[in-house]
Formats: sequence, C-alpha cells, structure tokens
Amino acid sequence: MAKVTTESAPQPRIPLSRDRVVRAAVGIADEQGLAALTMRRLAEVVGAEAMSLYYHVSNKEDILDSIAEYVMQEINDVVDKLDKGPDWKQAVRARILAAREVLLRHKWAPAVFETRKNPIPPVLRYHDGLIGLMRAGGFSNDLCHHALHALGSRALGFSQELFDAGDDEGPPPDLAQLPNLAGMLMEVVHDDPDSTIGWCDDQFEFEFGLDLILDGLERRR
Amino acid sequence: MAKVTTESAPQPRIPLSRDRVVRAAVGIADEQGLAALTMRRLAEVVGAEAMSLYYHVSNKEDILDSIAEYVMQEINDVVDKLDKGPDWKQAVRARILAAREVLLRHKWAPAVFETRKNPIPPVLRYHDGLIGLMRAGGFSNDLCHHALHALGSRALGFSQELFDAGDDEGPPPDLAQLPNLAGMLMEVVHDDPDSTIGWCDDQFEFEFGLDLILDGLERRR
DNA sequence: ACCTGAACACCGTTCAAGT
DNA sequence: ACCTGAACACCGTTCAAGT
Repeated sequence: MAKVTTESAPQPRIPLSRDRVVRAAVGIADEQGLAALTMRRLAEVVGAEAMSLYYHVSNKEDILDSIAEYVMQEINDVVDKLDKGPDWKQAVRARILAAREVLLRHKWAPAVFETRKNPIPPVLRYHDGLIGLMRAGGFSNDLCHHALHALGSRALGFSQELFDAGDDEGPPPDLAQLPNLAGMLMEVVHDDPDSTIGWCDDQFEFEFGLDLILDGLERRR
Repeated sequence: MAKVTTESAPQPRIPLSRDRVVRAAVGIADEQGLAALTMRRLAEVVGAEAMSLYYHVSNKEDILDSIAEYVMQEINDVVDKLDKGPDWKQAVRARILAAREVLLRHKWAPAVFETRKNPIPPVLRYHDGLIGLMRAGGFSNDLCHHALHALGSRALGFSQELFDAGDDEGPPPDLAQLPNLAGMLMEVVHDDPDSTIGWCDDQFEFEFGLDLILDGLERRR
C-alpha cells in the first residue's frame, strides 16, 4: 500500500477512479485507523473534493464494502498459493494462520467485516475453500457447517478478545475483590518475565484456541 | 426497562441523574438500536436538552462505558444465583448460557464491549467467577488463562458470526463458483425444512462450538 | 463524462449565562 | 446545584452548476 502522504502530490493529474478511491481508503485505515477514514479526508488524500467521490462510489457504505472486499481478496490470493497436502487439519490450520497474517496488516478489517450486513463475496469463496479441505478430509456436509459456525471469525484469523490487554489507563482494577483472577495473574505473569505490558502472547493463544477446535472436529469426524 | 416512549411524559418533574441517563440509554439501544443512541435523542427521551447531559456524564464514551457495565451487572446478577454443583463443565456451561440469555435481550452489547478500551470492571468479576469454577475443577492457573483466551467472547455468550445469515438484499452470490458451499447448503437446507430464511439454528451452533472448546479443555485438564 | 460550491441535516461538545 | 441557548467544528450527502 502506497504511503498516504505521498499520494497527494503536487500533480493531481491522475484521474479519479473507483479503484484509486478504494486503495486510498485502505491506506488511510491502515495508517491512521478507521476513525480517520472520512469522506473529506479521503478526498484530500486523493486530491479532490469530497463530493467528487460520489461520482465513483455510491456512498460510504459502498467504500466500506469495497475495502472489506479488498482485504479478503488479499487473503484469498495468499491462501490460494498454499499447497493442500493430505492432512486436512494441517491444511486448514495453515490456511487460517496465513489469513491471520494478512489481517494483522489490516487491524481495522475485523471491525468492518462485522458491520457488513450483506455477505462479502470473497469471504464466501474463502469458506468454499475451507469446506473443500474438510470434505476431502472426510467431513460430512453437516459437520462442515457446524465447523464453520464453531470457528466463526477464527476461520479468518482473528479472535474476539474482550479488550486490549495492553492498555493501562484509568484506575487499576481492585484485585482484592478478584481473588481467582489475582491468583492466576500472579502465577502466569511470574512464569513469563517479559511481562511488562501486553503480557499475553496473542499468537500463542490464537493457536491454542484454534487447535482446541480443530482437535474437537477431528474427534467428531 | 421502561418503554422509552412513555419516559418523555408531560411532567419532566423527575430530576435528571446519572442513573436515569444510563437507563434511558439502555432503553434506546434496546428498542431502536445503537445508531439511535445520540446525545440529542437521549436528552429528548429524558426530557431535557442535550447539553444538560454533560452535567451528569462526562461525554458519550462515558455513557457507552456505563451501559456496557449495566448489562454486565445484569449478567452477574443472574449468574451469581446459579448453583455450582460438582462438575466444572456443567457449571461453566450453565453460566455461559445464562449470560447468553441476557445478551440476547441486549443485542447491541457485544458491539459496545468491543469498542471499550479499558476493561469493564464487572467483566473482570465475571471472569473471576469462571476461573473459580475451573480451578475447583482441577485446572492449573495456566490452563485457566488459555481457556479464557480460547473462549474469548464466547465466555459471555456471544459468538462472532461473520454476517447475519438472514439478510437477503443485493444479488444472491454466484453459487456456480462455490461448488463446495453450494453442495453443503443444498444438503443442510434439505435436512431442515424450516429453511425459509435464517436457516441456521444459532443456539444449537453456539452450544456446538462451546462444547467443542469445553471438551477440549477437559482433555487438557 | 467528470468534478465542484453551496447548502442541508445531522453529529458531539464547550462555555458563558440563566435559574 | 442544575440546566440551557448559542455556537463551533465536524460528519455524510444532495443537487444544480460548472468544465
């Protein structure tokens, strides 16, 4: 993704296009977060007025649909190159972890996915691929269906954490009232000396939860 | 929750208070969705001007924090009444399904949880309770920690579906390009004749996924 | 065909002023 | 102590008008 700041060069010669608008939108979200993605800011980056955007996209929802689709296509491109191998679990696991890597470059994407009400076409394509792997591994169609629900957003590589475990603002919680949590934290933090701030290893926890589900599916196969 | 519409009675005698503001906010979100929750609308419902709200809450973020906390307290109230029994899995399962029931009455709540950056105190209390049950069931602190991550938002009773499976707007996806998905749908829909629209049984799928995880934890205990 | 200026209806929020 | 009017800086969006 091109640096947003260099996009608004002195030469606004490049004509506007739907594609350029979408790419710029992804760039803004990547670099400055979803909240920074406003029609006016987007227009600025692309060297035009906000109203001009409406000639190329129908509205902001359209833009959000498009950037979600853009990221999913990136995931499909990566994932299509993976070779499948004979083991369904290895294949599914590799696919999901590869998807996760893409999403880590577009941290805003899950939030956008969640607000889409119509299915994003390349997500269906992604799921179709997963089903293919599971079918080849001997899953019934029914089990595939349950598996997709059970994986939920994990199928795309993101797990829904309840809050960022690394922010410390506001008063620290009263651990005296939370004996079990306090005990757990003491022990877990003690075991891992890197415990300055974000003391949870997201990648490890993601794989732990994923394997829990995949192992469970294996047993129900 | 009192009907929002009756709240703006001819008598705006009841003085404003933080509590009344928060309850009204929950009411609006319940009945009209999160998007309808604006400062001006909230003021209207409560019989005041938008600016008056700022005397009782510090800003909109404060309101969102508060309504998230409100719902979590409702969950804790319900869950604290459950008796624990000897089986950790039964106890955890019952707790989570009870939490789910509350959340089904406040469908907006997960979206608000996700946007909170500071931990919501009663969520910590809820987790503390879960840890207690798992510790009593023989879990190590380490396994409790992984379990909470693996459960993620499922610990509170909601699973992150990728999109509402019941909306049909826009063009139907091209199933010819999605052979595995098409095959799965045909079979699954065929088996369940109630397949008018929302043909997935959310409650069943939730429990399926939950049990997959709980069974996996049992095995790693 | 492509872009824009002016304008509209909405946000959240501040602040000096009212009771 | 509690509430408000007027105002500000921001949204997304429309539409008639420019090139």
